[in-house]
Amino acid sequence: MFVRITTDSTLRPNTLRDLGMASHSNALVSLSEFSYRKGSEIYGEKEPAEYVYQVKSGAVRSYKLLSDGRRQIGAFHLVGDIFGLENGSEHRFTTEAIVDTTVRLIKRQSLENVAESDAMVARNLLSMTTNNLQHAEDHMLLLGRKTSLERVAAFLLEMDKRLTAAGVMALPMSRRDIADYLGLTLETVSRALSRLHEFGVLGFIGNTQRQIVLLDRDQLASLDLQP
Amino acid sequence: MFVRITTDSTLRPNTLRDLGMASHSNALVSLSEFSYRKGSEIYGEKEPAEYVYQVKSGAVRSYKLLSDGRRQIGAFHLVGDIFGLENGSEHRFTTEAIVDTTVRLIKRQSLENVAESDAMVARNLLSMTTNNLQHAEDHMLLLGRKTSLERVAAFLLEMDKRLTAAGVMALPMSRRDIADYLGLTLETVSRALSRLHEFGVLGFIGNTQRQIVLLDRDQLASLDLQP
DNA sequence: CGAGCCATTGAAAGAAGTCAATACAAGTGG
DNA sequence: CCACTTGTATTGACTTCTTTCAATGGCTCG
Repeated sequence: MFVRITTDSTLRPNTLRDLGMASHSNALVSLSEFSYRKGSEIYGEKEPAEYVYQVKSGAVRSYKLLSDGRRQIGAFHLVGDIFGLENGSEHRFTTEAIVDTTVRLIKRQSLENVAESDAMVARNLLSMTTNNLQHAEDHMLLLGRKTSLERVAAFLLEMDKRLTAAGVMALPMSRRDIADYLGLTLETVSRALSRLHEFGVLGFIGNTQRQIVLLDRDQLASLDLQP
Repeated sequence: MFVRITTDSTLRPNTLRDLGMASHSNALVSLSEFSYRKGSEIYGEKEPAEYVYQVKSGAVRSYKLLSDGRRQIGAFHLVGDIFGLENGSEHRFTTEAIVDTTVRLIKRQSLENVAESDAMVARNLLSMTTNNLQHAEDHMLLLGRKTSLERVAAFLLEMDKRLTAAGVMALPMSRRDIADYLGLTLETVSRALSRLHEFGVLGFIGNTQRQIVLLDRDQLASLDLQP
């Protein structure tokens, strides 16, 4: 299901700096790259967490399932994002490539070894975990208390911040993915987007329905209402 | 609004061990106790995070508000629980005493100082944050994808694990608190509890409506359906 | 170019929310 | 200690929002 692209190598400043590795660190960390085709699984819930991942290109969804198939996506991982960092030994989500995706991977064990001696790395591991926690906390508020329109507005603002290039937001994920992220059905998401389109808050570009331009971020923000 | 009970003192093995402090640590950490009356605020969202707290007696809710007053409770903190541990400098929730509550408090700065030199403490800070993250991740699934009955069943099982003594669960929080934790209204929570009562899954004890006996944990677990 | 996926839209059903009445418990003050 | 007020919980009737079911059309990709 995946294709190995490069071989193991030693420390690459760019990646390790993202994990908080001081550039003077003398540790060797094994690095490789893998590519996953659209829809394929990167790892499953409950699997041993052997690697930590960074998205080099593409996009990833991580989710939990109930026994009857209901799905909750906890996060989308876009280019540059690190995911799969668990403290325990098991992954707590299943992750899949949303589109064709290439990731860098780092052996978890080697990262822990470095963290043991390098307080800076340890602090950054904590800081990354805290960022994930903060995202989850905000998402609980959205899932527990916001209306469908508010959820979709919040989603658009989040994606706008994370992946807008040249004023256009090219969403990699389907309406179903968005719905499972927001705790809605895909129909409700579609209706909310249509309403926002009617309101003149956003426009669709070209032939696809996944290229969106935000025309009125202020109105969108007022629909979201964070405080 | 609060009453100072004891004065600062030096290291107390019991509390610090909970934070992962090795008992041989020679650091001095200032400790005190405070009591909060039912309903009073311990700290507010966006306030500087000066202290970390541990519940000595009582119970605490931590929540976020939307501008129009909708409330999402992210967690309940019961006896022994540590809360208020932020990585950034600000609290991300408001916390209030649900009933009269006494907490121990530790200066955040002193904890960070210790973590800097003691890898064991640093690891346990990370582990506590990871536990919070895991709870939030599970709660996202509940809020995004579970029905009202499933949510209430999950809540009862969680509380059963955390505070049942002598077979009876004495809930400190109101129906409204439960509702705001589960993303429901208090009426829906009340109806779900009534249904579970009809089903013979639980019984109410005495005159109050907050003492609950679980009569059929298996049936409750089948209503929850985690996998 | 055709099969299958994806998105939109409409109509109907359903789950939870809102409004309201009642009852009970707990706290207050005479 | 009792009357009264206030807060909390339950229950019913009705409304609303979201879901479900269904039909249609547009893309995409073999």
